[in-house]
Amino acid sequence: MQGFKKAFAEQLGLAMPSQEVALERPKDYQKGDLAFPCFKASKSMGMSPQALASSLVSKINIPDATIEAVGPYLNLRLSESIRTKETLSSILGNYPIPSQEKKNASIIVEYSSPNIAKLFTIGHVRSTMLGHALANIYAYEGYDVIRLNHLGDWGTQFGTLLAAYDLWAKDSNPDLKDSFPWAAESTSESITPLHRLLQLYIRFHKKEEQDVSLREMGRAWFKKLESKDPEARRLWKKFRDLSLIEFNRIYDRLGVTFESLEYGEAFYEDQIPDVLNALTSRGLLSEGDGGSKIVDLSDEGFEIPCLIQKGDGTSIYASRDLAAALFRRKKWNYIRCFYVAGSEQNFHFQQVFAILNKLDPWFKDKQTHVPFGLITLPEGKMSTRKGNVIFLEDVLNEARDRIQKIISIKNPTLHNQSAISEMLGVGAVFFANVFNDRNTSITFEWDKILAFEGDTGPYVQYAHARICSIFRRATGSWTEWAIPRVEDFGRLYYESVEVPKKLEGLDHASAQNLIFELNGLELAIKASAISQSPTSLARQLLVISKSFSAFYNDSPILNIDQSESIKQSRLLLCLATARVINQGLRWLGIHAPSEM
RNA sequence: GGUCCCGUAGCUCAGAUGGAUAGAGCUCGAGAUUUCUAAUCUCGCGGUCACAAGUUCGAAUCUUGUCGGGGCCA
Repeated sequence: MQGFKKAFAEQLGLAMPSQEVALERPKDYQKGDLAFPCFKASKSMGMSPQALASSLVSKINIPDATIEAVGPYLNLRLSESIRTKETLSSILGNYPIPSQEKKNASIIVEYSSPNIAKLFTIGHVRSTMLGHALANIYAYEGYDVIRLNHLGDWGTQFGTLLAAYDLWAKDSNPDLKDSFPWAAESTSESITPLHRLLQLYIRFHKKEEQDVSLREMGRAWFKKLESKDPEARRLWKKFRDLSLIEFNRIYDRLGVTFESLEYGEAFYEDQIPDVLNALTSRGLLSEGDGGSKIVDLSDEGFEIPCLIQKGDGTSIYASRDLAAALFRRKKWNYIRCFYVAGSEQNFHFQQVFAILNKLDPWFKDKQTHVPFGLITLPEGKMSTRKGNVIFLEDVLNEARDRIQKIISIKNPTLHNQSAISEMLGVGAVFFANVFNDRNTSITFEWDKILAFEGDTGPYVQYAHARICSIFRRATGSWTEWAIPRVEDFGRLYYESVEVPKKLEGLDHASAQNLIFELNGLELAIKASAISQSPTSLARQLLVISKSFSAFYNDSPILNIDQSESIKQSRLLLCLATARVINQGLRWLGIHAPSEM
């Protein structure tokens, strides 16, 4: 299709005086494979779009393609056989298409970034998987992608935690291995030390409401931590290690990886003085209330200055973000840095970016906040302190268990049921997260995130599993390339498969529609990259799966009296579809099992 | 008060850069399996794109205002 696109654009460029040729993809294949909307060009040429379209028809001549003027559009349409051959060759030749040249430029994606000593909630999954998917997409586009987890392992909440531990755990339960006498704990779940840290945290905030002096204790502990008090340090490290064990378990389960987990907020602690120096030497730092240090941003339109250091000399997350940016510049010399974080941090990032611009013009337009809407509960905002949160692990477990039940009914003889349930469960949760535009806030409902029919991850996975099932049954000389690899079907996705000259049995509507939609993936990826949102990609995968299901339903592939040639052609289309779905889901962080 | 996001079918939501007849899923109704996985497919019901002005050949999309929901602001 790339060849036709290029030829079409070139000839259009020649046929019109200095026009920008922006081609579109028609809404369905019956209109054509490529479209040139004549509106803009016709305007500057002083004619109607309809007239321009019809005048261009005779000027464009591309072998194997039909050029038609339909109202104000000039459409390029391929015959069924050319469309089929073109598409299958491009997908089956090499996939993913290695046309993406190395850009030799680094893009940083900062995502997930949970707070230490708090459990991973359903709220964190959005940043985690958005960031993961975006990183994959930019890597596909040829960038060197650096995946960073700006772990919340520093900050005033640690003062809270240390104070709480000092008050209620130090003597009674120093290793956090046993339950606290004051905490209600369900016995059915596997309670980890991290749960107990959370109990301490919640208790502290409850007591703090009645006793304000607790707040002061928290501040004092954080101050001790920042001034390198050995005991504070020891406990901090212990809590951090405990947390990382849990986080790593979740990341393994999700299949999400990072450059390193060392680049959390604490990593920048020693670099805060450099930030202060840099700000001072630029004359940006000024005194705020109570001895605090601030950067005035009124000339940038911010009524409120940005707090850099608190009155007691402790740091704040804005200063750590600044330090991180300075560090990353030195280490990676990036061209873009995406911060995948909730929309509630809009204001914070605007301020940080504004300061970076003032510090050095180098930073201009390199930082981008990729915000997303909150996941809330029907009764309101989730709050770790108040204890009304949904833990991601509970959601994943519930998803897995519900799917396990469905499998035991629908496919009781299936092997590896637990592993497949896990893949489908994570698939459902992940897909539900990218299905809506990231700006949309989501009200968490079990039955919605755990839906497995309709527009869901398992629907897409099901289409893929059905294709694999066909290949498991396929026999015959024309499937030579498939037979030895049935056990390892995945490898097929990465091996070049030659497409024969003669393709049959793919001229009907459902097959042509599927082929047309397979071609749409490239544009969907591009849209995802531009909008910094994997939604277009996920939606296109869904459209492809739907098109496949329709094709599957009305087109026998192995059955009855198909000629060998028709069988082979349809199998090739199936293989191409499986490749695209498999790869697309992989970008989203979702596995596509070969059976379900 | 300042600022950001959102308002599209009964519900949940797609509609990148303004363009071809506003689309899915769920729900509801009717059908499809001696055939490759029915977690599927086909058909139907369902719309004043919150409201009002403006920009232009053309607005769900851009601008302004109003109303309504939500986020953030040491």
